Parts: sequence; C-alpha cells; structure tokens
Amino acid sequence: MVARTRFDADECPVARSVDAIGDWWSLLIVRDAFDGSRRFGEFQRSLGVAKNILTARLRTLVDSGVLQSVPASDGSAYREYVLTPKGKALFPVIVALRQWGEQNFFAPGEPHSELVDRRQGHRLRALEVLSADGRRLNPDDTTVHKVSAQCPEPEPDAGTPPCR
Amino acid sequence: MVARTRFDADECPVARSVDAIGDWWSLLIVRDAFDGSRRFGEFQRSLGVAKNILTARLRTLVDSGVLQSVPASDGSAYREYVLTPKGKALFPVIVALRQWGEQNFFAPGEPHSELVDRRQGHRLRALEVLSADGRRLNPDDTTVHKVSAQCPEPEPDAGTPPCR
DNA sequence: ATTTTCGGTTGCAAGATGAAACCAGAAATG
DNA sequence: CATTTCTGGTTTCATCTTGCAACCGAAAAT
Repeated sequence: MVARTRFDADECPVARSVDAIGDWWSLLIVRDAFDGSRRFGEFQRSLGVAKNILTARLRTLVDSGVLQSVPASDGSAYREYVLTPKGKALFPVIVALRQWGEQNFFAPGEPHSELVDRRQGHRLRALEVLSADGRRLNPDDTTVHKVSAQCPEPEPDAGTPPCR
Repeated sequence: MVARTRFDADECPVARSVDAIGDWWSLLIVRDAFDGSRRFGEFQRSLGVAKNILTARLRTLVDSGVLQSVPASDGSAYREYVLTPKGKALFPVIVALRQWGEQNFFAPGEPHSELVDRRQGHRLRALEVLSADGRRLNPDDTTVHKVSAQCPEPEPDAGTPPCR
C-alpha cells in the first residue's frame, strides 16, 4: 500500500483540516466559492483546472461537508455548489492565506486582487491571534496541550469520576 | 508538458500562498516548527513522512523563505530548520486551520491537541475577520477588488498620471 | 431540428509520493 | 583510537495522482 498518507485520524486539528482541504485545488475552489462561483463551469474557467480533477475535488468537498450540491438558482436543470456553514467557517483560513500572500509574494505596487469591506470599500484589518482576555499573542506566547478524553458537560449526579 | 500547475504568478494572493505551502506536508512541517521542532529527525518522527519527501519539502520551504537552515543550537555539526519572519507570519494561518479543525472534525470530548496561551493556559480566542474600523465581517460582507498597478506613494510633482 | 453549452467520464503519458535499501559523516562508546 | 550508533540524507522502484485531450449524453439555445 503506497496510497497517500491520511491525517483524518490525527489528534491534531491542523492535521485533520489539512486532510480535508490541504491540496492544491480545494482551497482555491473554496476561495472561488467565497467569491461567488457556484457552477462547475465557473470554477473550471476561473481556475483552469482539468475537468476530471475538478470533478474529483468537488466530490470530496461535498463528501466532507464543505460544499453542498443544490439545484441551480436560475431555474435550469443543472446543479450548483455552495458553501455549507462548515465551508463558510473557512473564511478566516482564506483571509489568513490572503494576507500572508499579500505581504510576502507581491512587490510594492504589483497588481493583485484584494478583499475589501463591502460597505466601505476598505481593506480588512490584519488578523490577530488573541488570548482569551484579548492580549495579542505571538507564536512564542503559546504552547500545545494534549487534551485527552475530556468531559464536555459535567453531570452533577453522574457516577463517573470527573476528568483530571 | 504535464507538470504540476503553478500559481506563483497568479494575481490572487491566496493562490500564491497555496503555491508556496498548499501541499499535504508543508503546512504540517510549519506547524511542527511552531511547536518547537527544528531537526530533520524531529520532523521525520513527528510526521511519519518518508525521508525523501521531507528532504524535498524542507528544501522548497527554505527556497521560498519560510524556513531557514542554521547551525544546530546545541553545538553539534548538524543543521536545524527554523522559521523565518515570513514563516512566523503564517501563525494566523495555522491557528485558523486549527480552530476550523477543532470545531468541525472532533466529536465532543474527543481527545485532541490544543493551542493555549502560555501565560494563563487558556484556549485562544476564535479568530475574527474585522473591517478597518473593527466591525466583525462575514463572508458576504466582503468583495474582491482588483488592484491594478497601484501607485504606492503618489509623488506630487510627478508627470505620470495618477492611478484610477 | 440542429447546434451549442454544460457537466461530466475515459484513457493515457508523465510527475509526485511512499517504502525500503543504502551511504557518508558525526557522535557516542569502549 | 577503533568500533558502533545516530543523523541526515540519496537512490531506486512500484504505485498513485495529476494534467491533457478526446469523447459523450442531457439540457439549452437557435
């Protein structure tokens, strides 16, 4: 067996996310979906991706609950692919990638697409990683804990011993 | 020519970011780097990736300026891979992926690793996409503008006509 | 009725991936 | 100092994935 390594059972949430959307096309499909693309042909033309690849990616995105296949909004017999709530929750991921790209891969003044606040037309504020009490955190200010078999809602009268 | 499609000349910053780190392993290598991994063997054991693949990924990450190869910190003759400022700027991306994974791929109470504030041990605040003036933005509140050949610093007396 | 568009599927060539074997230099051990 | 072990790779090969182009049926347009 030499199949692609999967991370969908990894204990790290980053790994599971990467497993779901961490290939070359999926994130760009999601980006286009945020940008208003809905139809197979729209994605295909926008991305320049081969149709068989697009077919496969759309299928996995639907299977993993990021996209949903719905009847076309214009009354035609075709179907459209729209973001589910789970897919829309990827917004910060896309914005983070966009801001990183803007800051690191473009020469000053080089043309690029930009995400702006629809109401005021201004660029967005840079994402900030914050602590629970609102302090801005750098990578060094954080650590990874292992949370093992947690009790989500402690039941007062339950006979089971409390976690930790 | 059937080589892998590249996005490094795309006008969309998301595409360029994906081109740099959008494969299965690169993001996980970066995650481990945030988590303190530095040595080849550390990454290899932590990720379970084949060594040839790891070699290739580390090389491209170094080439793209995300990682830097430095002499080992313990005085040995080996080298270590550490995040550059550009690599550290991926922190919001990793955090966004982590939060998305936590919220969408784990059953309540299922064990997982968690990123916490080192000072207080609390979980981080969920990332928020904000407008310039601090309003929280949903995907629908934003649009993509094309910024074409912008003038970064308008020179008052320049003969060139102003942008737009 | 015919043509065009849409949304795919199929087949093939080439590139990327994964596993395992191999290897040189550094470090540890005796 | 000699030997062994560890580290950080490279090489090889089988398999999987990707990209391209050809093809195709149903829907839409003409």
